[in-house]
Amino acid sequence: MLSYTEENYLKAIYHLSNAGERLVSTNELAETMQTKPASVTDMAKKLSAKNLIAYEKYYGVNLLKSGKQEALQIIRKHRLWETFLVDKLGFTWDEVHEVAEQLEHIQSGLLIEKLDKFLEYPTVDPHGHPIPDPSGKIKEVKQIPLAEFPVYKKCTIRAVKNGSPSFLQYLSKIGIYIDASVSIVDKVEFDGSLEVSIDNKKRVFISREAAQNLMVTG
Amino acid sequence: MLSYTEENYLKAIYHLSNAGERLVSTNELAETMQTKPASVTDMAKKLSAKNLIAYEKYYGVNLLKSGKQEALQIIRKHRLWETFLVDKLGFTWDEVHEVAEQLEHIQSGLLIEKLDKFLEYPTVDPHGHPIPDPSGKIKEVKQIPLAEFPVYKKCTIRAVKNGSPSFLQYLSKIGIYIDASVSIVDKVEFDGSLEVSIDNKKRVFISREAAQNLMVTG
DNA sequence: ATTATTTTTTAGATTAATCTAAACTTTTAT
DNA sequence: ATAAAAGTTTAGATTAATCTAAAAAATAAT
Ligand SMILES: [Mn+2]
Ligand SMILES: [Mn+2]
Ligand SMILES: [Mn+2]
Ligand SMILES: [Mn+2]
Repeated sequence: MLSYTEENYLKAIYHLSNAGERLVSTNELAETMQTKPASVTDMAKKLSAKNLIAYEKYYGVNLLKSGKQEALQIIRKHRLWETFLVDKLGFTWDEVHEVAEQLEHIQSGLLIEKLDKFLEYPTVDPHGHPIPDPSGKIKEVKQIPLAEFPVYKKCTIRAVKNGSPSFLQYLSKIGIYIDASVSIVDKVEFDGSLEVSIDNKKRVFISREAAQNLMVTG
Repeated sequence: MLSYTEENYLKAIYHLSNAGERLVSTNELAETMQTKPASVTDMAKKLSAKNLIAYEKYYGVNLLKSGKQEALQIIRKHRLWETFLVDKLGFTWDEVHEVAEQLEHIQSGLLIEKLDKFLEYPTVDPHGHPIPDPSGKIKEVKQIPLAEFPVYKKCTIRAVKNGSPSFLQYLSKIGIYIDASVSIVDKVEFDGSLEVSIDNKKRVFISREAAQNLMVTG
């Protein structure tokens, strides 16, 4: 069985490698794990010895099949718990991540099975992120940043890319939420900022930066 | 903040000392913590240094006010989670303890507050054990073992004393549950075993041992 | 009141996760 | 191509939680 720390490393590698697509450097990993590169090297050796990651000295790490599978299970738990916290307990979407960071480590297959059922098998979490199924499979949907969507055309907010509490709070404040129907009504050439219509009811100005962190489908 | 291990020690001391009533010996504590006396001594020193317990060398430990308060908060969380698992997720009462042992360590005041509300402020857990209120207060109710209750008189099952999965499964199997209305219809002088009527519908024989672990009110 | 037994503590190791500082390798710049 | 800079690893400590074996104290038995 994996330790709390090992699980967190696998999850971080999963995200940083973009689901296993590319190598992750020691420094990158140290940054996200809020630790020192020397500690990362130690852990890289340990996870490598357990055949969870591929580690090449001086070049970086990436997930092996079993490591990826473990990471996906932790992400599944994380996102199911976030969904529970929002849908059942009335948390706001900016409050859940920190708590889910703890809950994702609870070890009980039965618990996750029953939680999934209780939530009626959700496919996305409160941030629009897909929830891996019991076998770790993720249903990918093609989404693009609002910043790259054509003007005047309607689209639906599907997910946030950056899920930081401050960004989420800002979105709530200006009235943007998952599944909102929006369209770009004006695009400022100068700085790329947008005027966005939400549900044909309300208009707000958002920065290019913000628009790049809002994922939409047509 | 307390470590996972420190929390478990405080909880164990709480239970073994009967809520702080009497001293707990090193060996006792080692037994329930599934560890060696030498380790207990180390932890006793640490918790004592943090002013959570009173520790007198060679004589034992007991909770100080702050240690008792910490223990009660952990017990509150444990019992709220057990209630959640049974009432909302459909766990059986013999499946919940192990999972609650993990969940009780999740650190989030907001989570417990919201969970409590979601469960509609329960006062007892699935085993009939009282849930401390947010300030740690427990509503004590006078209960006696079924073994000591007068024959022919009706009483209500309120709690189990021993909550081991095998005992709980046995009780389910013979039809005994929390809030069941029972009466002793026969008492065997020889071994103290009882014939019990459940809800005026069903009769079962139980050992004196079992009857001593069923707490009832008249 | 000694002696024997039981209980508890201390001393010294071990393992996981972390750190700092020094050494080493790779990458970038001249 | 060499030197400088950046990134990574190694060596050696540290802290929390644990252990075994030996020493010490308390309790029980003669
Ligand atoms: Mn999250
Ligand atoms: Mn999320
Ligand atoms: Mn329990
Ligand atoms: Mn219980």
